[in-house]
Amino acid sequence: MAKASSYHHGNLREKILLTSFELLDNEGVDAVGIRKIARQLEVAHSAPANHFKNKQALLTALATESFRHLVAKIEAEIPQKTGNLRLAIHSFSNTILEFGLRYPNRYKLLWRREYADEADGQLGTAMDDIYAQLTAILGEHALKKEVDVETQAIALWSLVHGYVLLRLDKNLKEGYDEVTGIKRQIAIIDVLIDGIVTQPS
Amino acid sequence: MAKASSYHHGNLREKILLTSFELLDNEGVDAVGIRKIARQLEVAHSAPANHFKNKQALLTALATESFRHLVAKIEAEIPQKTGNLRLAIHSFSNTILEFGLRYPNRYKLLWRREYADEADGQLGTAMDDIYAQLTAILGEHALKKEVDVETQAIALWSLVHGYVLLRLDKNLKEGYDEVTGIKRQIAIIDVLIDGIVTQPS
DNA sequence: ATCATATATTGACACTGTCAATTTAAGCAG
DNA sequence: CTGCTTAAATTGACAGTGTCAATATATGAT
Repeated sequence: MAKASSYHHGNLREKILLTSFELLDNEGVDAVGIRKIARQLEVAHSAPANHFKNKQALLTALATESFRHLVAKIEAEIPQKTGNLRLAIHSFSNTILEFGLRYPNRYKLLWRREYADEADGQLGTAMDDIYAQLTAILGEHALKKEVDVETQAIALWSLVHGYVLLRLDKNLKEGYDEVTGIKRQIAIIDVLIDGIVTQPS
Repeated sequence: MAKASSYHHGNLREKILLTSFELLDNEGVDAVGIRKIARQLEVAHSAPANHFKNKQALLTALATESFRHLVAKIEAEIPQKTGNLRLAIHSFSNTILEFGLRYPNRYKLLWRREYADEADGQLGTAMDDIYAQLTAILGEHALKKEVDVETQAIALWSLVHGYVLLRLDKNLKEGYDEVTGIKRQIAIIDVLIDGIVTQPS
């Protein structure tokens, strides 16, 4: 029951995750260290080992939780059954972009397989969830049949992922299409959608 | 003159870069370590400090050289003045994908701004070179005017970048479009080009 | 009340990057 | 050739890391 005694405070695991996310968000993934966390929590340097068998396990936990967070956000914000393809796609990609901008280091962590333990399994399914959401969106709507739906899903997913990462790595600034005045992140997706819903020349 | 004496062998800098690339390619960026390199070269653990003031400087050098390599490849393989937009774009993106698949850890290193020292400057210009090549390709051709050329460039660049990273992080396998039978990496770009060269519905 | 178990502690080990002081070699001026 | 300056490599130390083993303590179940 969360005694104040030095031993067994009972919620150490949660506290470790909390300060891990703090360090991750504020200083980047390389700042997340077992001993540093233990020091901040005023606990022995080897105490975290009881809850995460090594550093990789800790980072995997961070990635998995972040993935769940992102998937939940996407599901919560997707418009239901409007039949409007553009709306659904923009919701999907906007959610991802916003998540990336708000938690840049979490988003980058999601894709570092060297950190995220693949054998864990949990992480892999969380990833498939996002992909499933995307194909579901595309599947519901009338699309041009000259191209595999999966190709369209991969194109969209790649476009959003690439744009977010370029933004996070400071290779692109926020911007607007000079001709239409639309936000760049919307404009690039519209270009792709045009390629999906129209016939090639 | 490359004496065999233990001091001043004269080409230590090159040797450091060589073994750095070996470690980077074979074991990933985290395996690139000052002391490990010095050990492999049978040199004092602090010898590399004369040529790279710290680890970040070394990684920046690796990134810069990799960038030059990639830019040169793109330039060498781009078809000249054929007037064929699809051809030029596919050449551009294919070169990037091939580079990424052959040197996955180098490609990932390119985008880690926390490693690549921004103050260096050299790296920043190497990046702009790629972007310049892309806008040059798009600028030469007749495109639909409803959208900013820069938007089209960013869309293309994001798409390729995202796809390559998804491949490198093992989130996507090599694949073919089920309908057309075209390689996936070509098919997704064709979808985008359709959005560029045609009118929206 | 006892005992097994989960959890935390201390201590050690082999690493790492970085810095300071020192030693060696090479190049250049006279 | 002799000195002097400078570049380059050496040794040694320091603080920091992740991980492991041995130990200590508290909790919960029997």
